[in-house]
Amino acid sequence: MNEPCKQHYVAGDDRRTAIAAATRTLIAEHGFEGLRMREIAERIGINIATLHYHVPSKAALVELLAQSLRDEFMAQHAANPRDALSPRQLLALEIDEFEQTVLTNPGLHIVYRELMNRAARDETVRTIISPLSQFWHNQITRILEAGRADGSFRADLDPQAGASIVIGSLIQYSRECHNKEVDFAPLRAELLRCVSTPGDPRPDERKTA
Amino acid sequence: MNEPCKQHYVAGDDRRTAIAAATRTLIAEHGFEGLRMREIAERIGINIATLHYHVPSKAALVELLAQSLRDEFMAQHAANPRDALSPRQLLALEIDEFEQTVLTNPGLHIVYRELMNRAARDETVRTIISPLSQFWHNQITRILEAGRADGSFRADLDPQAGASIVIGSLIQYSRECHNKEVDFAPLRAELLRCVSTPGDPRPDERKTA
DNA sequence: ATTAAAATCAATCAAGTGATTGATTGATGA
DNA sequence: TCATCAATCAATCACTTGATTGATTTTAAT
Repeated sequence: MNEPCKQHYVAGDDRRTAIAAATRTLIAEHGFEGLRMREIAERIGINIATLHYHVPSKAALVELLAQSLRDEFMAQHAANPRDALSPRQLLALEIDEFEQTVLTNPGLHIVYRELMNRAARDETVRTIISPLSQFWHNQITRILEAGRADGSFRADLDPQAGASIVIGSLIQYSRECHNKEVDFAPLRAELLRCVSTPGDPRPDERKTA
Repeated sequence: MNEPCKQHYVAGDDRRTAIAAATRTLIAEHGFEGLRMREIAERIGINIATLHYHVPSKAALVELLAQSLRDEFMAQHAANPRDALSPRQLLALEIDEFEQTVLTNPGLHIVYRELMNRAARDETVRTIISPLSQFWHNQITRILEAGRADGSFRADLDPQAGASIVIGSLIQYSRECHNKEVDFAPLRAELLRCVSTPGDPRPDERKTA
């Protein structure tokens, strides 16, 4: 008979990756207040002491989680080429990438929303998540500025406020699809109408699926 | 000398109100995962057993909290008269009321965001918070429909998506003012521009402060 | 005044809960 | 081969935490 599969001795970095993944899953399931060190260890099949060997404390775990989230968002954003795209196409791409992430990995955004709330009162989380949010906000702001400059977006558009509107709308939509199917198309179309110059000839902005 | 002020024997309803208030404060401070029955009791100066007499379990406490939040939002909304207001004025009023609440009672929205997250995985919270969110969403949707009908808002405005945009933007803004001063005016102006008919003569929509 | 119900508290329980200790096991380079 | 170190685990500690028990005190109705 086979011995019970001993997965002993995994390299530290891989362990930490697995720990971050399990932490995400558990937070998505039970929220921050339901996050237990023991359950993380159990989920990846290691002893609680081994978990504390790799991640010395729960605070360090939260830090690891925040970093893991930041890394994934950054990688996601760097995946698509952005050269030679019009501002309108860039904005559409941002929306499509968000929808893609929500549908592909819904737990990611559950954890992101949880971390944003926690950032309001947790210094450590804030220093990691806040730059991420600001990067996103700047990204959208610059797209809106460019579109205003080339005339495709409204001349009286406020890029800063517009970015808050776009981001807030996307997060709101991601919240609404807790389990039911949510169609991003109406939001996508409405957001593009909101910022576009009225009466502008609208080129086909269909998704590049 | 005075005896240490014994606040013994308060009516049950008043106690439950005080418990709900203390619960809000504590969640705003330490989040859901930092909510402790003992700390609630301590905050209002009663024994832990007395707390359990009025609120039998932590689940019941969360339910009480959700109801308290719903009641306050509804009361807030009923405070301002809405007769004889144009759709544009109604939308502006919604935004102003939100800003007012955020500035007056910031903890309220911290708890609201926390409850919305929890609603995604907690049936009890969802059944209380979900109708509240839908009421708000319907309110905005109807305003946008009315504005589209009377020509003050864009003819191609999608009221449903527009409501998600308005609400999402407001919540996003409330998140951004975790402690720093945040000016709602730019968002307010941009939201009104987003939905308005282009080139429309814009009457003075200043706040009725 | 009597009495039943409501409200309160001190003490305690059982199940966690993050963290530590001390020893063991496997990999790796000299 | 052997010494070193990263990785692992069983056992346990000290403390937390939601909840309960049983008695006591105040309120309110008769």
